[in-house]
Amino acid sequence: MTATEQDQFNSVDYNDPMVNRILDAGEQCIHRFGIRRTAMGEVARVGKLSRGSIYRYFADKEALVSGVFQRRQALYLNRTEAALEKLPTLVDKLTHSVVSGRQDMAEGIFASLAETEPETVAMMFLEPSFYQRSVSFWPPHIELAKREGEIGAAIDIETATDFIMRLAVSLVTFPDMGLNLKSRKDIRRYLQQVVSRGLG
Amino acid sequence: MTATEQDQFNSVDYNDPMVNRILDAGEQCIHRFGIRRTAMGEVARVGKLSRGSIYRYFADKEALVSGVFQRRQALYLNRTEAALEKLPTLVDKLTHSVVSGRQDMAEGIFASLAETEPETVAMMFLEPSFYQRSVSFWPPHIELAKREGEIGAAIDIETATDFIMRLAVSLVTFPDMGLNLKSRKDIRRYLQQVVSRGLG
DNA sequence: AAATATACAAAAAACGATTATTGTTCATTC
DNA sequence: GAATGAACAATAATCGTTTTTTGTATATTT
Repeated sequence: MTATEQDQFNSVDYNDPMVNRILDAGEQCIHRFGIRRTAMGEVARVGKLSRGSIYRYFADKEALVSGVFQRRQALYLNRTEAALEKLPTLVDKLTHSVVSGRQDMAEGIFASLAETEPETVAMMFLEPSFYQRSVSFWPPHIELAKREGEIGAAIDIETATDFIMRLAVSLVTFPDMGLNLKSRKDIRRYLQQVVSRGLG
Repeated sequence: MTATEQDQFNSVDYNDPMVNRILDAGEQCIHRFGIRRTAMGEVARVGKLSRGSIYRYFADKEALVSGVFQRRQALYLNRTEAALEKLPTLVDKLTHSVVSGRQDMAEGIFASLAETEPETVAMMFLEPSFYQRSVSFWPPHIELAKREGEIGAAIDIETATDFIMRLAVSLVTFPDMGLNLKSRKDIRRYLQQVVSRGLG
């Protein structure tokens, strides 16, 4: 078995128009009916392609579903990455991630799924792999903040990444944990404090 | 309606032996069969009391179930409170909370429920009220740390409480967020860093 | 070479009938 | 006065059956 064959279902090629047609149709169906009530035949009908083609690109329904969400996440990370480049500080970047993360949860496929299958959304949120995919996202920004002197030179990248991700995940998943951080301004002030000085 | 009648199902009296017999039986059933497969009749049988008595103390099955978990949480908070008194610093206290929180999740009613009804556990974890009950737990410890000079005098209690709780919840719920904080020593070092200095 | 269409057994969902559980009431017992 | 036990309609779970969907294979089309 070659490396390409081995990876055929693991890494999805977002340049392949067929892949995107399938994912588009899949996302549309999940958005409208939820995961449980989405049949592969319906995805095929919506995407105007054959059921067989779907199985050529995705091992099974679970792979398709996870493909839909992974593409969403990749899209979020790409959009965020682009936006972060224009922001001066790590705190600004983190603030932006939290605000746009909340937006995504409130309006897209997550919001509709949360209504029809809240348990599924809850399971996804607690799935470690859901966050692990973002672990490689932050280090470059942290290194930059380190060079610029925004954060301490002694901090190791792994610790900083872990901390930043915990803050982001926590603030997106639990908007109110005693404090009610609603506005971008409030979120930024809070993050400025805890990131740069902790409680010290 | 008097205040007592009004509160009869809201606040549970843990001194009432009947209440505890019901909660004991309920917890035992949930532990063995899960929530869905636990019938009120079975709880009555296990607790050696009548079904009617249960409904005298708990409005419905949902109230009983939430009563079981609230008692567990109260127990956890009481045990933790006692343990924290002996610990010198806020960081030590937080470390202890995380370690014992993880233990509770790994062995008690949560662990068994996670096997039979993972979606239910996931939903509970994401339920804001699950954490809101602990909001009043931390402020005294934070005020003390402030007086002792462990944390800054300028920090307001609400911000510090929010931050401490986010760290605790995050570290219990997601053991590994890039960094794999396993031992008490590792957890303590991590918390020492982020609580006292953030990334500065 | 990739997409389609069809066929197929195995697995899962939908359905309707049956049984169990819930939540309430009230007379009886402790 | 509180706990019990029995009765009850309404609701929810279970069960066996039917129907749909899944995942695979293969011949056919683009």
